[in-house]
Amino acid sequence: MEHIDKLHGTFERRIADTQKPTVPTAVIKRLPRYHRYLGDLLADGRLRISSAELSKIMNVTASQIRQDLNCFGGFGQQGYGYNIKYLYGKISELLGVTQGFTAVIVGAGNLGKALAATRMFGRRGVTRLALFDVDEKIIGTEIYGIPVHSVDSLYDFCRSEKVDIGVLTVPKDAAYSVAKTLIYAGVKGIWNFANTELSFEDECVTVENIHLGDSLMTLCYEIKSKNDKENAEDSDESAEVEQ
Amino acid sequence: MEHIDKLHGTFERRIADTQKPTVPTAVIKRLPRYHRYLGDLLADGRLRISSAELSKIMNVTASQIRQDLNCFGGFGQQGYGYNIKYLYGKISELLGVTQGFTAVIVGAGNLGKALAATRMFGRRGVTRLALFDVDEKIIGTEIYGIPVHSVDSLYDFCRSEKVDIGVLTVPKDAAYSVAKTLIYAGVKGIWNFANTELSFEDECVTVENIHLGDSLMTLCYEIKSKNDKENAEDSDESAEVEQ
DNA sequence: TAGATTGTTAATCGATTAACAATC
DNA sequence: TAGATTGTTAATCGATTAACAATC
Repeated sequence: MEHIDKLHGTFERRIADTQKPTVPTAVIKRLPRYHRYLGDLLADGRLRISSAELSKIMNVTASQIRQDLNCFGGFGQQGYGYNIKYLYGKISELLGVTQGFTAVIVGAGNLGKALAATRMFGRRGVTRLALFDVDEKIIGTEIYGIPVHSVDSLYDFCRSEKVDIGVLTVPKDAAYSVAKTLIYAGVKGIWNFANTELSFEDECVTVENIHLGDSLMTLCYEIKSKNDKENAEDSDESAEVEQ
Repeated sequence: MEHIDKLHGTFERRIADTQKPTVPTAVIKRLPRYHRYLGDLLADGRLRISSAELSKIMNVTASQIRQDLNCFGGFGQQGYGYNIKYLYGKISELLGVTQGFTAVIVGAGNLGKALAATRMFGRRGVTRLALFDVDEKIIGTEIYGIPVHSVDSLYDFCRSEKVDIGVLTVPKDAAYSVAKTLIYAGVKGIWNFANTELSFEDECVTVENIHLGDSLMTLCYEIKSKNDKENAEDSDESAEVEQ
């Protein structure tokens, strides 16, 4: 474990030295994927892994893995590879898993309920404190153990509970005003499932817009272009036959 | 409308000329977003738009819009801009909205139900034919007007109905075998919400993996790094005060 | 020590932006 | 015709990959 402490020292120094780490966005978006795979390896009881082996498992280049991880300092050790537990811990830290973030879900429709049911939050260190809705019939009840409050109490709740994240599963029309309320109440991040793109440039809030429809369309594009290609090949063949 | 027909002709020619259009993946992933914004403009009754105006609305560069759209041939007209209805129609075609794709949802849990309820599919020309589940209690019922069948009949159903898309909202462990069944039954695309990365390199199926957890983690990263930066600035200030 | 594997620099590739000639 | 705006080329920027010296 000696080398781990040395590495730890190296890491702390780098962060301090380079005022701005300026991690490429491409790298940031890959971090959760590393986190997932390393979590699986850890669960399998693996102790160490080389960038070469991880590259095979994850289907990326070893070069990219080393380049990516080095954005945050030296997590590995020459001749040894990466200590999985240590690396997993470091990436967890980077991703804020250890920060104990709190969240509220606004909108207890089908998607809100699905998000109340999933273990996705807990696994990532995020605690869901409450659901909020306008429906009197469910206000005061619990959904999968999470209390449902009136959306009227959203502002006060977020203020007093110092909520970090607001999950928006409200109808499109309500999205902007709910988002504003969340921001005024001090929420730091908005996970937006409403079918609209929210952006608050100068406000100190981060918005992550989810557009599942866009993903479905991309899939349709791929299917269609594959179909088109096959049809083109087929007509090529029949043309040959005719000649 | 004269120019539109001319443009149409140009488009057809280009596709024919350049055997392989090789559209950059970055462009493909932006197509659904163009489709959304153009749909909104069309709903607003707008007839034409310039790349400059669209760039302001969409918060991208006009250059990128022109470059992107030109991958598929000339959709615009010099001095005029783009005819919104025509452009929307062309992008709809590219995305397969006009293909009448069919889909089944496998797994009628919370997420499966949410996907049964949403209008996302219909808007994009995709018809959901059925839900499939293992739960005897719901087999034979309807969820939001979509019939629920036993997963045992999945293969036969997909074969006989020529299903294009399989939506996977099953537990992680079941994902691979269900996916295999779908592929053998001739499904062309898999929209995978199971928390695992499916890939079938040589099979003629396209997989779109959804990892909502990764998106949540990215949001957490942003919140954390913003927090860190603020704290760093605060300590800078206090340091100055101390001096 | 010898072998393994990282960290890091340099080369390549792809994607974005700027600029402007073509043209409606 | 003059003004507007595209289509397209060239320049820039960022991200990926290759290669290898550093070092465990």
